[in-house]
Amino acid sequence: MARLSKTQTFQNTPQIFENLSEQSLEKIVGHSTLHNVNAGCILVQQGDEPSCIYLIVDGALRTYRSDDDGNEATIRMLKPGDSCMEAVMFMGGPSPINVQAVENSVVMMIPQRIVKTQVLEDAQFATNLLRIVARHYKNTMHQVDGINMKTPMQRVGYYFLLRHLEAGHDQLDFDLPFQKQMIANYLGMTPETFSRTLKQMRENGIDVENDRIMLRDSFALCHFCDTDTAALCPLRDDAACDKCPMH
Amino acid sequence: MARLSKTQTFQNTPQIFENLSEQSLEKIVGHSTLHNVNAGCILVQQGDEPSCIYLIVDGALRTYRSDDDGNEATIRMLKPGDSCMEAVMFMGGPSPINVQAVENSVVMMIPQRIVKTQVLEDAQFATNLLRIVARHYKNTMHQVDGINMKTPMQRVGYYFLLRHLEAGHDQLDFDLPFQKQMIANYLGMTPETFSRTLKQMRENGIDVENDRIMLRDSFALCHFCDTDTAALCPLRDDAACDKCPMH
DNA sequence: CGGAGGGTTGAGATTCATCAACGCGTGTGG
DNA sequence: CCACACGCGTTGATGAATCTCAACCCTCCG
Repeated sequence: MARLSKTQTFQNTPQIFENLSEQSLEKIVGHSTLHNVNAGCILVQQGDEPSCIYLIVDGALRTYRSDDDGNEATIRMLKPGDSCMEAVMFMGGPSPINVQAVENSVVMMIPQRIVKTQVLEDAQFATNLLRIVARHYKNTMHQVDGINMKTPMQRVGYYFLLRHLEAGHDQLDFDLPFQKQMIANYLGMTPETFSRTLKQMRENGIDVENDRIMLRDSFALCHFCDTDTAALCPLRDDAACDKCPMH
Repeated sequence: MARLSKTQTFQNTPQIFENLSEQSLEKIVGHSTLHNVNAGCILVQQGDEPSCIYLIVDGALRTYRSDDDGNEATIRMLKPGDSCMEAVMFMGGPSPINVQAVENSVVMMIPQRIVKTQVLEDAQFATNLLRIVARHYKNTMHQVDGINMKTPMQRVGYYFLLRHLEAGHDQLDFDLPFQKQMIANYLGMTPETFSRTLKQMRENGIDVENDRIMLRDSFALCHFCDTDTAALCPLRDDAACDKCPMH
């Protein structure tokens, strides 16, 4: 546990801090604390009252729901710069999710009290939270969409597409950012099905070797795109991409 | 299309207007318009740029995702007082969802321009939006949870539980608020499976007759509860409910 | 060297979607 | 007023897809 004065720890400014005034940022960070957590550590359990926002400085977290039988449904997988529990604070009532460190991690905890007062004082902060929660919501809608009407193949393809766009359209290779079993669960399938699906992808111009994904060309994932994701694609107007839902 | 001066049209204040100052409310409503839309009418399509928030005055809407093959995944089902597209506005980019009237409806349209300026000027309005979006997010997480790890029976049970809590714990009877096929799709199953599941519920103390659900006792749905939902239950501390996850 | 955890592969079981037919209520047009 | 079509919901038979269970490999680490 340690006090923070600056946020220079991050490569890029976390979304939650974007465009904040000096004072606002100082106030938030000044009241927050840094913690080391071990892999496997449960930070929040379903039913707990939310107490703070967790901002990942280093490592990885996941949020998920679980039932009595030990089944789990992964909702989000987080990397440095990502935060969680912002939404839960505004849901009212106890947390519907668990939060767990999946690697040894460093997290910054922003107390609920500070968040709630700051939201009413700083419209920019409120807007940041709104954008963040809206984005989470969007991702979760895509999850529902995928589980309801896509084949495992399409789900994996769409997941790859997002990672590819994230890495940059010119990057034909990228790594899976999380453990396969976790991604599988996030995509609503068993590790076995995920593994088998990865094999099938080779027949579609996508080579998988351990955690490395290698695309044969930049259009390999276009089958898996949809109208709202196409807006993110730098090649969206490239006629060469005949699979693009935009044309 | 008509101008609005007051919002007395609603039974209860819609969440989006809660605790707003007179001026704020006046500004928002003053720039909004009322529209009649026919059942089946598509208000927004996936890929469209969001243009306004839709607040239902009368009738019913749904939001859903669809693919080229005509498959659909219902995300939300809305009644008077509910609103949609607030979240989409803050996602950035085109809409990931369709919005459709499922009955002849009256909707109030609040232009995006007004919303975006008002959010920066009125922290209460921003907080309202935050709460609304957070709530949507929570519901969608439950959807993922249900589809991933619950049987059709459990999904229907949980849906009934929510409707029951909504109607009041003393109300043992309530009606399905939407068409069965729509609820089925929302729950991630086919109408056939939904129908078969309803029959099975009779063997669990829950009688279904057309759209009417009749519980034999107030604990009939407790099997389907979970830790975060139990917080809403007025009987949560009642020892008679031995199924309650709280004890 | 041995154990643990993650990942892969295979065989079998189960469950839900699919397809098809039918009943029923409603609205419409002759 | 009747005939008919249409939409919604139900029921039954079938099949396919994914989960489950089991064994195995590999790497990492004590």
